[in-house]
Amino acid sequence: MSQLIRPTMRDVAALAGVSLKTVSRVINGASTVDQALASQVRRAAAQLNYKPNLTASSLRRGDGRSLMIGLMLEDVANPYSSSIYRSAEDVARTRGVGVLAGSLDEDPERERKLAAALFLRRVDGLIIVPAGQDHSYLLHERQMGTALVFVDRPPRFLAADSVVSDNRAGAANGVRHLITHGHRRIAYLGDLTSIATAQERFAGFQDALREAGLALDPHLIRHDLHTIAAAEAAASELVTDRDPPSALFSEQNLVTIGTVRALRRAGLEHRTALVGFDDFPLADLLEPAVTVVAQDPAAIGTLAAEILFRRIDGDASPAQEHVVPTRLIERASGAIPR
Amino acid sequence: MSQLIRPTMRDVAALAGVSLKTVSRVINGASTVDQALASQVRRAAAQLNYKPNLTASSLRRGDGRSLMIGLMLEDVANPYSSSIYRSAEDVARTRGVGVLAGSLDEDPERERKLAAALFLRRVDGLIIVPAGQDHSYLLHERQMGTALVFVDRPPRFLAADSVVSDNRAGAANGVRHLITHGHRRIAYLGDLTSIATAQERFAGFQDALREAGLALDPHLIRHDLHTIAAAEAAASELVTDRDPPSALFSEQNLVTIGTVRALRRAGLEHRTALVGFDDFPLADLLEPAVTVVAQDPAAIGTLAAEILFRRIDGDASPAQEHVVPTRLIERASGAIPR
DNA sequence: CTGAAAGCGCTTACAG
DNA sequence: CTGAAAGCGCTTACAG
Repeated sequence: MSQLIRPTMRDVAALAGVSLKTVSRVINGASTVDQALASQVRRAAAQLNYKPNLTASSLRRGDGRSLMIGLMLEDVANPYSSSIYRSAEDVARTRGVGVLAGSLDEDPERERKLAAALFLRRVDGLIIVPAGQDHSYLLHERQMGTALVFVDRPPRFLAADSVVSDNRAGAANGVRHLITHGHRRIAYLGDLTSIATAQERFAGFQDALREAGLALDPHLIRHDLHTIAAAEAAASELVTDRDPPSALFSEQNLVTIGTVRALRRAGLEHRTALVGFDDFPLADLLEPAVTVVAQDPAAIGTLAAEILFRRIDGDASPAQEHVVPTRLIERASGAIPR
Repeated sequence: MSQLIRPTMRDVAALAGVSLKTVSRVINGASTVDQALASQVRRAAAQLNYKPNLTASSLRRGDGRSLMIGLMLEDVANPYSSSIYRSAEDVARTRGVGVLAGSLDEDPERERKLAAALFLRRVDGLIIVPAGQDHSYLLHERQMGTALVFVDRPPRFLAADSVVSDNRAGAANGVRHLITHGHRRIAYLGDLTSIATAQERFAGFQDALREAGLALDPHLIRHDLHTIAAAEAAASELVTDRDPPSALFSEQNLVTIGTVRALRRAGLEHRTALVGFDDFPLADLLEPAVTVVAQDPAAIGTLAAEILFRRIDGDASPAQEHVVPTRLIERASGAIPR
């Protein structure tokens, strides 16, 4: 397997017997090239299997666009993240833009490092589901023209566009559904309190309780459950207590799954009501089917990408927070009566 | 929000009062720079918030490495693809390499276009779950030094490394499990026959039947089911037939889910046995829990990335096919007797 | 319509 | 140890 030399415009020019600049014109589709010359150039390019070097042209080009955007997600392998990825990819593709993505695992240091790595590669913009609590480190890069859109969680110490779900109202709505079915002792199971969405959803949980004149029982509140296992353990403890809650509200995807496991193990899945935030695959096939407050990650990803490209195209209007509504999907688990 | 000018090495050099080349040495960590000069340069760089331009340095650099790899998946949003993504990302990260990924949706034309887009950006290597049937179009690029690793499906009309699951043996093993439980009339539900893995798994299905002296009944074979809905329709038809199979073998993830839906709808989920190829989230929480032949996508992604980087680092040994074993996970659905 | 020169931000190859 | 010149592959700005 012999190594070939990658042909350049210079090589194409030599073969076609024209100047470098003429090749450049043909490759870039300039209309001002003589038909005969142009096809001569195209023939030479095809013969050499010439492929333009986008990285070189972007270096010289006035706008300096790399035709790449960055995408920083919690974890490319989780369904929420990957659904955002896919919709952003589809928007980027229509513009010939590539997506450079990475996972943060809720680690603020990783956020900074990955952002730095993306900026070294001069991405034209960045869509970020942030892990950290201070985004002022992005200010300088933004001032140098890199577009920035926050997703799922708003920026802190930085004014930038964001696309978030209706977390607080959505959570309140889910809890209200339980209250409607007669529940008074409703437990809360939530992810890391450092995550803005967890805070918002917990606030919504409290809103619904307050509205109904129910007191917040601290024994029924479990925060900082970041894995399925942690959620399962916490839920087990709650439902096997001598004074157990009659309903559970789980703040997130994995927490809901851990909670379902705990209920199964205790044989209580048809006795204890459950509403979860975030829909998940097969939630409707479980017994009982799980009632959820669903986000629309595909819509979120599409909107975020559209805003990003508008900024890349020069939109300089003030930063805005865009709120995407959530939707209560009533299945069986939320309708279990007290 | 005023637009700042992005500082270059030239600016840092001017501020530090040294030559461009000295700045280059400091930024690249050359050891031969005077301590005092070096810290002077670092101070200037920090003051200007200088960030090197990786794209420019890679252009000039001898090896021409972009420090990016491409990743072409079926769909970044499906769990199998995104799990490969994540493990490849982890390997790439340890080397400071970025991942540029995209979805093919089983479309050969999209495969070619995305590959071309990645090559324009001069990725150092490409991990590909191919959609098309002819990969000779990649030959020229490979000859110019771009590393190539195929995943899930072997290359055709091109010699290149690949990492695939033990598809045929794994499928045979799953079907054998059903035969062990007394089944003689076993239906097959499979994805597009254009997909190599579907062909292999169907071959494994036939192997197990032949081994047990069972005839292949064409009425029980359903190919080209590419969506959950298609699989559900086909499975419904099969199980509501007047002479229905007593067991089903589903060749893939989504097909299995569609099949479960059909069984539920017919109220046969505890009567008709089922083994699926591919594990999926919550398979163990369904009623009955679904027996599967599991692949190990994380191991596949890690191995593919390691092989790719070995090639990028200059390994010129002959291309190899690496087979990753599958594993039968016995849950309840496969043990339903005839 | 076509091309020779300069330059994007950096590194190589060479002198001092 | 440090720097001036040349050049990576391309486009810009300008002449003809």
